[in-house]
Amino acid sequence: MKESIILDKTYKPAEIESKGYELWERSYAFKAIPNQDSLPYCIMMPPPNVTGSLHMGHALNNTLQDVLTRYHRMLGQDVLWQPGMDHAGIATQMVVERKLENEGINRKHLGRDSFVNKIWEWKEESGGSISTQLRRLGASADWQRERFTMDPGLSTAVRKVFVQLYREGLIYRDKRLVNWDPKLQTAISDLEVEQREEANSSLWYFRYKFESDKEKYIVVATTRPETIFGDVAIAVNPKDRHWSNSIGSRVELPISGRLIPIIEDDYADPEQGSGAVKITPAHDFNDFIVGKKHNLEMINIFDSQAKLNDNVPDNYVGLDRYEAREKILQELEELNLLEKVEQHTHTLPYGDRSGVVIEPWLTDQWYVNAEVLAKPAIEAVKSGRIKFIPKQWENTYFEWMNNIQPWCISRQLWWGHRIPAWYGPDGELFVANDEEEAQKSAEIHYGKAVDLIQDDDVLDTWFSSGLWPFSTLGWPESEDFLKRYYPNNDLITGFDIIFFWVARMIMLGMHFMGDIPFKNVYIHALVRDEQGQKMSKSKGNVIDPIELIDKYGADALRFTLVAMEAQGRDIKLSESRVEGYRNFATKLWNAARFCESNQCIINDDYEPSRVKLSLNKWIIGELIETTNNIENAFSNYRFNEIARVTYQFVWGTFCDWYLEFAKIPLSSGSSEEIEETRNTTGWVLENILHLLHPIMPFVTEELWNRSSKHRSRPLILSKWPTFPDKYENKSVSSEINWVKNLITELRIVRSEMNVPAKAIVPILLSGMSQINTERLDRYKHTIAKLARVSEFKTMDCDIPSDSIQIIVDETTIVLPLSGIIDFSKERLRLSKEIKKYELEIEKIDNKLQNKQFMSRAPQAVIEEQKIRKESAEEALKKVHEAQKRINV
RNA sequence: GGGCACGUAGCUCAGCGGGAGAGCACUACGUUGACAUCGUAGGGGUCACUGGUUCAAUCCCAGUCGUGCCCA
Repeated sequence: MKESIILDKTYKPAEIESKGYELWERSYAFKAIPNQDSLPYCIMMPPPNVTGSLHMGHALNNTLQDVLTRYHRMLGQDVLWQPGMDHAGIATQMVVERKLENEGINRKHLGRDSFVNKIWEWKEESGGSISTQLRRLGASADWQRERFTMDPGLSTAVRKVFVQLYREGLIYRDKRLVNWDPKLQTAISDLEVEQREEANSSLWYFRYKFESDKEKYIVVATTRPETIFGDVAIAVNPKDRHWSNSIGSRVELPISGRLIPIIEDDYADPEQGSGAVKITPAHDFNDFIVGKKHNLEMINIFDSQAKLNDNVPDNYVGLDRYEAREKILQELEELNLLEKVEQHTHTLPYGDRSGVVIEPWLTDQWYVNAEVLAKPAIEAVKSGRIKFIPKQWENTYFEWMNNIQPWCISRQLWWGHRIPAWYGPDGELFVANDEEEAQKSAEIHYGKAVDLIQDDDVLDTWFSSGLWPFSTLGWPESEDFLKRYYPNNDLITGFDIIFFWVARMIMLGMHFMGDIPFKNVYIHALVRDEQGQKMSKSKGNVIDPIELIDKYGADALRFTLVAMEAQGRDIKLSESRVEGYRNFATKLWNAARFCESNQCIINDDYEPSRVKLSLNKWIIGELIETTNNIENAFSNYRFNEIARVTYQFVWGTFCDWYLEFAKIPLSSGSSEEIEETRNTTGWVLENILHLLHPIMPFVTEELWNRSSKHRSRPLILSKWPTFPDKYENKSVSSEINWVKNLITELRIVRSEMNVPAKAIVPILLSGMSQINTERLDRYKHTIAKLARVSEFKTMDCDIPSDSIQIIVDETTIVLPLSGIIDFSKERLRLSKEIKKYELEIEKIDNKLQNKQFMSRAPQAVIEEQKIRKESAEEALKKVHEAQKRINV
């Protein structure tokens, strides 16, 4: 007795997914093997934050990577999908700090070392839950190589890069205005600042009295009254006739009474406010530039929490910036120095992590001279060595890179890579790979050993993730992986981190490796909710990928994301789509059940090029065409196309037509026909499992292993299908298409005439060509079954008057449906047909009668139109005849 | 203010110089031995608008309107 593995009636993803993943891990399927004799293919996983949990963006990002990874693995390449996590300085520190606060522990009381230890403890216990979740999604990354940005090796890389850039003069310390986050108490980079428009803010007009004549004053408009104590000048535009006479005189700062000059500068816009603008160089980026230009004093009036410091009148010291604003406004009003208030729309900078208004603040920070690093990075994209897909993102990249600003890399945090810089007792700076090395330099410098103090600050997290494409491969300590996988092939990421991450990897990769970090950057969509709203916790419209996986299976979620990933468009995710693709998995599952119950398994000696039945030749050709289309779509990163083509073939061609056709030979064919059809069906199914595996790995792997007990390897490690030319036989497709068409026409007319579904009716054929007579003969049983026909008769008598006639190519098909059909309906149907053909003929005639068209259009187009006209005319003639017969 | 996308069936989106497409939703019929998480059929569109190029425009160009995003 033959053993059979009966598949359940419905597909239950939850029952197979974890099993499948275990199988892959057991088979070391994810492992990169650098010394093997095949082309390497490498993708770097954008490292998710160690604090993160899987959201839709991750699900999309990693699905696309996994699809590519699995595809290239099946192509026989040596694949490295390098996973890892990012230590996420601010985010992680915030998480742990909040947790400790709940336990009544204060970070500062705890001290730096203990606090950092607490973070490590937290990281070991609850950090990185996302990598477990990525496994649920089916991610086939090489987990054994998982890296963390604060691993020893990666930290060595960070220090080496810092030291080298410092020695090359590309990292320097500078006192400049930074974006200061008063809540998080750290500097942040320009990119971490969000500009938000505030429609309901005010523009206040102040009077500053002239020193020379206290009755006169200049009116200054400002959005920031609280910075008044930091004012060091008033600027007016030299072309502004209203104020230009005042240039050079001095005015009295309200409240404090300090005297400041009126200077001329183009920066003052005569159209804005009063035309005169106060200059506060220590608290405004534009004013800072003006201040530098005019060599003005910089008066810092805030402390790190944005409270007024002691550079202001005594009764203001210690006030919060907004309290100070109110108090100043009140006092100015009392002094009659407040001229007016206007409603005003302007943008305010917010910290993207803290959500508080950023304060431009004068501090010492570390900077990278990004302008120098950007040049080769721009060139790498300009020359086409790195390609962005879709290409328009290159503009975004160039736009930012061409206007790049110094990159502030120091953060006043405890969690992160501590800056490898030490200070001697007199403040002398020693930048070194470690303290020992710094000590040595110091001894040389001072002539004796001294106590060194390390810089308190840590580096921007993106500084370490910028090294990701080579630090994870072992740089600077080992070469093997580096040599093989650098440059990486594809980077898959979202547009929101082109500046943060992509640009920096290119800059640092070019500088330290002397080569591009990756060849292609695929920029994918943003996942939005059904209404097109960005998903956010505060809106409550977040869809949890894990919930969807629980409900519909990982394969369904993956297929949905791939199918909706069209270049240059965001994804509006709706659950009904996921449900639909779950149904698709079920469809495949049931097709496999059918194959199983019909013993559709390939024999070892099956040879597709030797099949005889046109039906089998046809499906082989369709499979090959589908495979080609999928490959094309892959090479152009057309993810939605991959999904569409596959779906169409599996459901629309294989299940809807081929399997229905195959039922005839399988049940009533000769033993050769049965054998051939079983083999072909089994063979096509196996190929389908391959084609679908990159998108739906779980269900395909399960079916692959269930459909035979003797698999030598899991599907994940099987080869992508290739087909010798001899498999393809294009001449058969017209036969099958004719059969399909005939069936469809019969179904349409039955449906339109309300022929009961159960009724099995005879048909009469007339005018049929020899070739179609043969085709009909071969597919009689199929047509009979699928169109519910009882018998086929060649018409040798007149067409009965109570019948329906349809036209398929040259053949008139008559359905004698006495007593069943409604003639008024039939007349309507026929006149609709006539209209359709007439309209088509008219359209074509318009073209063919157009002399311009005839003389200028390509011959092939003209020919095509003529052919179309002929067939429409022929059909029209037959429908007319049919109509005549009815009207008898 | 500058830039980049996008406006195609009720919804989500393909297509992109010569016959308007898919999935979902909807309507009707249906349990035929893989599958009702299914099958068969159907309705539904001045391809945003206005000009231009072309023998021919949903597709290319210009402008208008609308939507979204990025930068300032």
